[in-house]
Amino acid sequence: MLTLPFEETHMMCEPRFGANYPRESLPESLQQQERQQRTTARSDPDMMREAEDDLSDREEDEREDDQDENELQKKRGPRKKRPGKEHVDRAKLRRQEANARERSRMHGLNAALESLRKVVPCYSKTQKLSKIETLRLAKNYIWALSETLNAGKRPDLLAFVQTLCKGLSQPTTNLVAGCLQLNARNFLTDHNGEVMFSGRSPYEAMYSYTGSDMNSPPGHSGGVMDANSKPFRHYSYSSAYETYFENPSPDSSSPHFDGQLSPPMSFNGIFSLKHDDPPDYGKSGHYGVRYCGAPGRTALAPTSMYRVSPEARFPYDLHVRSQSFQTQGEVNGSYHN
DNA sequence: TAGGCCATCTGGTCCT
DNA sequence: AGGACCAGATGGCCTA
Repeated sequence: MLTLPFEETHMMCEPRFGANYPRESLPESLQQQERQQRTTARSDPDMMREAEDDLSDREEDEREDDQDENELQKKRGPRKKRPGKEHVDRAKLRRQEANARERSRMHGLNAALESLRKVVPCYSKTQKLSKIETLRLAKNYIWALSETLNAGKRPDLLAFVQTLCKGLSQPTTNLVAGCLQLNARNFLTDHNGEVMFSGRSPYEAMYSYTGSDMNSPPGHSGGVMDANSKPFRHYSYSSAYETYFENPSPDSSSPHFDGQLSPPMSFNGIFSLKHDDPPDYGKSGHYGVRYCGAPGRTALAPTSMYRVSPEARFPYDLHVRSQSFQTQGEVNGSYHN
């Protein structure tokens, strides 16, 4: 199909959404596609084919006109006006313009989706969540955060992760699990999309690291994403905490990180997720947990309900400083300050 | 090779 | 009339 070159889209009216989508910000593949389309539009034999189509359309119209003459004796009333070549051309032009607008609109939609990808817990340029999974995870994330705020007390991490993974595909569940350094097999989703546990107690799975090899938590022989044989990466609070303060710009601290960070998945500055790729960690699906606040904020807000024990070891050895209930306003206040 | 995901085209509908 | 929005169809790409 002949496509209107993007350079010509200035002829169009300004659409409400997506029209201003910057062409430069398109993914390289898309830009390449568009270049191809532009080239095609200039030299494509479709131009000839369309012209021929127009010609044959007219001939067809004339034949039908003759037929109409015969039928006129039977059918009365105003004769239906045949669209002329001008009208057909105009219709085709409108169609091309509509296509361009539609493309632009979809690009805008995709851009919005991409920005959504960056604010849900797991984001990686190399292992992008699909559109549907992004939406599901975003919904779960909002829900989980709301639940946490409503509860007004120390969030149950496992419940949080369960909520996060509800309805997600197994690969995405693994991804989220990888983010939290949990064994995905401990919160498998069943066929109903409900998160369920299998095997040992989740708490046992999370907390009891009896083995001397902290890189191989109980139940693991390899890694979090065992399907991909990713090594399980142990993170101690202290190291992560120190690393955070050593590097004031966590966004650029990870040598292997290939994209923009998701905002920290943070319960009022309690803990957060970030992509942190140690040098020896795999090439994909590499996520880490780090205890920090959002970039530019202190790692733990002064009003935080929790504190991190410097000697504590991963995972989730959180110490409650104050179990006193914080109003949502306070929570929000401390978060946004 | 089947299935998933995606971009694009297209025609219909609704709204201004 | 024209634009936005939507959903179906289609074909390409990638991966298991």
